[in-house]
Amino acid sequence: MKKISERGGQKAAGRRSSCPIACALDLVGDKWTLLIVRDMHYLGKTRFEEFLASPEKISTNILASRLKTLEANGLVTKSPYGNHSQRMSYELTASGKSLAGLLRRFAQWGLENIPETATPEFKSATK
Amino acid sequence: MKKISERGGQKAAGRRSSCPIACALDLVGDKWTLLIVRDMHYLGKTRFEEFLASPEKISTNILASRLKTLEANGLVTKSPYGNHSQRMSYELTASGKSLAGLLRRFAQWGLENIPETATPEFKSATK
DNA sequence: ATCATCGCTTGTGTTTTGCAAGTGATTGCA
DNA sequence: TGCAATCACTTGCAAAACACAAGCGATGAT
Repeated sequence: MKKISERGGQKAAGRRSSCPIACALDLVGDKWTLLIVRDMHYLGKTRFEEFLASPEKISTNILASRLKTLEANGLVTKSPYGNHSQRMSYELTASGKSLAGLLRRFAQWGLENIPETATPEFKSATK
Repeated sequence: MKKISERGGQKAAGRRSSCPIACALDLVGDKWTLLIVRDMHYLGKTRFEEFLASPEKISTNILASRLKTLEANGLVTKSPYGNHSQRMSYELTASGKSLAGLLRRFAQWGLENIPETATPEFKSATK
C-alpha cells in the first residue's frame, strides 16, 4: 500500500522524475529520434535504408539503436514486408502518431525563430 | 550569386540540414535544455541554484554550459540582480518564451502516453 | 576574522556518439 | 549455377559528451 503523500511524486524506472516533460524527453529528447518520426510521419518512410537517405545523415548504428528503443517504448512496430523475410518495415503506433502535434510545433518554432530554415518538402505537409 | 536550385536546400553553419525540425533539435534537442526552459517558464526560476534544485538533478557543469548556449542562441538573457554584482538572473527572451507551446505539447504527450506521469505542480500551469 | 552562499571551473572516469568497415541473408540476372 | 547487388544490420575504434566530486573567487552576514 502506497502512502498518499508519495503518489504523484514517484519516479518510474529509469526516469529522472515524474514530470511529463522530463519523461517525454527521456523517450524522444535527443537529436535523432524525432527526425526518424518526422521521416515516418511526413515522408511516409518505413525502411532502414530510407531513413539513412535523409539529409541529416544518421549513422547506421545510431539508427539501429533508435529504432530498437522506439520499438521497445511502443512508438514504432517492426515487421517483415513483401515476400522477403529479412526486409523490415517500421511503422508508427498510435502513440507514435500522436507525436505529430509535437513535430508540428517544432517545425513552427524553427521556421519562426531560426533564420534560413525553409524546407519546401515539408511546408505543405506541416500546414 | 546563388543558383535558384540551391536556395531552400542550403545548410546554415553547424546545422545538419535546413529542415526547421532538425534545426530546432540542434538548438534544444537534448535531455536538459528544455527542462531549464520549463523551470523558467512554469516555475519562474531565474537563478543557477534554483535550477540545480529541480528533481532531475542536473550537474553544475552541464547547467553552466546549457545556460551559456541558451544565451548564445538568443533564447535567454543573463544579468546581475539585486545589489550583488556576482549574482546572476537568467530570463527568457521572446524566442525563449515562444517555446511555451512546445513545452505544453511535450507535457500533454507525456501525460497521455507515458504511464505514471503526473505532476501536481505542473497540471494547473499546463491546462 | 570567519563563515556561508552563489555561480561557477576543473579534473577524472564513464557513457554515448560518429565514422568506417564488415557480415549474412537474400534477390536478380547472365 | 555462379556472381554481383541490396538490405539490415553489427563490430571496432577514436572522439565527444556526460556525471560526479571537489575546489575557487567574490560577496555578505556575524
